[in-house]
Amino acid sequence: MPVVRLPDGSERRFDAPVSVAAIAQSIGAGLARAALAGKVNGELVDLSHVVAEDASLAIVTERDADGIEVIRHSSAHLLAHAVKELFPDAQVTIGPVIENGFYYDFSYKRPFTPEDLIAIETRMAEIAKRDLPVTREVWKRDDAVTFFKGIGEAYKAEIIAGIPADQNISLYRQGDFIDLCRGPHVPGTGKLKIFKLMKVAGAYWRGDSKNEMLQRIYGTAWGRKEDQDAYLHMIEEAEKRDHRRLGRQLDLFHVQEEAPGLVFWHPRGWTLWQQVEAYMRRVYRDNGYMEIRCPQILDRTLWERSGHWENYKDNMFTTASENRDYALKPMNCPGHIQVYKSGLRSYRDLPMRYGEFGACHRNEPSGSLHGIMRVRGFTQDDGHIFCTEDQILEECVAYTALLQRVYRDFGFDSIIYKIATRPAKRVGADALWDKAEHALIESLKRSGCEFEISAGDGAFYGPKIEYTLKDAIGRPWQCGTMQVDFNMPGCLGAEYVAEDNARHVPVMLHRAIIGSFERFIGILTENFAGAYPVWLAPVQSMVMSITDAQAEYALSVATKLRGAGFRVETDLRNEKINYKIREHSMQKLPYLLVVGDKEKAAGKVAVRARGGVDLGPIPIEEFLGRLQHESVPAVSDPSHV
RNA sequence: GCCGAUGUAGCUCAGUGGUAGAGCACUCCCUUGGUAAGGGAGAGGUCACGCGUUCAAUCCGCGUCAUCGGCACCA
Repeated sequence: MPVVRLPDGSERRFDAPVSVAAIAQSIGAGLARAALAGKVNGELVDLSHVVAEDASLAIVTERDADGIEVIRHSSAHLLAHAVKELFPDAQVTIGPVIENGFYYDFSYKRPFTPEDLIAIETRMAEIAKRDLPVTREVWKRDDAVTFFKGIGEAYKAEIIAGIPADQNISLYRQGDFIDLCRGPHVPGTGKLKIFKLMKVAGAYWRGDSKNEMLQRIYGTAWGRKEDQDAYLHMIEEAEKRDHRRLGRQLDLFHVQEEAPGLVFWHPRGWTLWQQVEAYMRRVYRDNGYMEIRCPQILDRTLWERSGHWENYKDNMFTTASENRDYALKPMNCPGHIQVYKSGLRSYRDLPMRYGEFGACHRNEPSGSLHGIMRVRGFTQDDGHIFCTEDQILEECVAYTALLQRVYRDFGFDSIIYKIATRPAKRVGADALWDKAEHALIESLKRSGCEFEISAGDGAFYGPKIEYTLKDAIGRPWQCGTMQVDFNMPGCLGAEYVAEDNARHVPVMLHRAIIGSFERFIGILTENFAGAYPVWLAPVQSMVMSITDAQAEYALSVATKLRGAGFRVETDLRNEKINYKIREHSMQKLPYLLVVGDKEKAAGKVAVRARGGVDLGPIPIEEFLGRLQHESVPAVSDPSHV
């Protein structure tokens, strides 16, 4: 006699165990039609699930996030079903739900083509139209293994064989297609209406590059057509802010074949870089860091001692001269230790903070290069803090606060915190790792930050906090890092004289706020879609003459603004003002200044702000004041940075 | 690095087994025009690179490089 409690608080009493579908029917025919799954006591179940005891129940429809998830999961099965119909000798593997969609990995004798994708999508629609019931079956594990082996599904059999033997497993069947799945699924394929296959790509079996490569088909699926259209539109919009595209359009940088993974910075791009660097230099200066500069190339033996050679020699660029082997530095820390070691340090000197805009080179795998986001030559805002164990916590807390302020200044106010703990391949005693991990956890607690643990993702010499910012369209970018290192200072012989007059090894904290300049500028570009705030904009204003008669005045305006420290250019070309406005508008400059005879006579500039906002003619001094006001990072007062 | 796709003018792209085309940009001329493209003329390409097949290759085949989409990697 189950009593079912619904989300609105009402209760329904049933005389006998009853299915979720029947409960939905008892509530209303419309709801029954819309029902995709149920949520019983917080757990997602099929509509066929029978409620035998008192429970809370919600009917899941396409309006719920859970409903969309079920649709995507079932769409993955629909995809596999279609592939098996069209390519019977393809083998299925896994097909999970991902953000905005799903994918399914297949093993097949040849790669799928874009034409295959169209055929598969068409077949999916046909199968959906058949409205095949999707039914759940519970099997004994070993029976399932035998079954899948028997129908030639070796991968599926392998997956199931990995499940504990005493565990029953659930299979879902729709027509001739049957697949291992935890579920739940939609009650029939007819519920799947809004989906689209997006792309085909290679992916390793079980995510391991030592394994064979499978064919992965990505798809998107939604409850409502409008949502899918909005999603596809969002993708188009995201493409418009692609930093590679904007880098060309705004003439910021380029890359070319002769230097894969290395950036040629153009005047405007380099100006943008300079603004970021000047800001970060100030961050160093005002927060107790001493800026230094170390060599690009260092003897191989140094990298052997630091442990980098052992761990990363395949990814290091090397060179040789007169019987000596060298490597381009992939990191700045060993260099900073050399500066630290250049004198005898006392505990009174600690903490010592060094900062460098260190240019590093790493021979990244060719397939990983991506615009200026993933490159082989990059510059970090890299800092190292030498301190005692007792000072770690305070340094970490201060650093987190500093990072938050910097991100805010660049317009990012959402940060995700993760702690990456010891990896399998590492140096140093476990006791030291215990201490280091504990220090990081404690510091985030002290900072009041919510965080998650990312087990095994630490660096080989120490654990780290990973700071991930979210951009204007919600994409996460891991930029900042704070790493506690009890190992490398010892490897490279850093020490200090403590109160006890004995020599001790300092702890080293590795930290970077924006990470790689190249990548961060790429992120800024995509975040602002190229419309940088005034303080970052490579060109803050463009003075444009209407005719030759104002050329001299336009130049004098530019000179005046430049004299006040602003980045100004002039456009005196023999072109119509419409033409000039269009051109510079597309360059997304913050201000366009039109000067004609009227402005010339009045000592004014006609100001057009970005986005076609007409501010009208205003005196030069007034405009200058406006620029001054906007030429500092938005949130924090630079005097406090 | 792995799977797949792509590589034609500065940019975005057509195109063909008989050595190439558009729009924009560029140069010159006309135009001096008040808030998102004024008109005309012209110049510009070893069709990524190498080796094959062919009477003939930008096109077909193989290899290399780079880029793009994923996967793996990311100190």
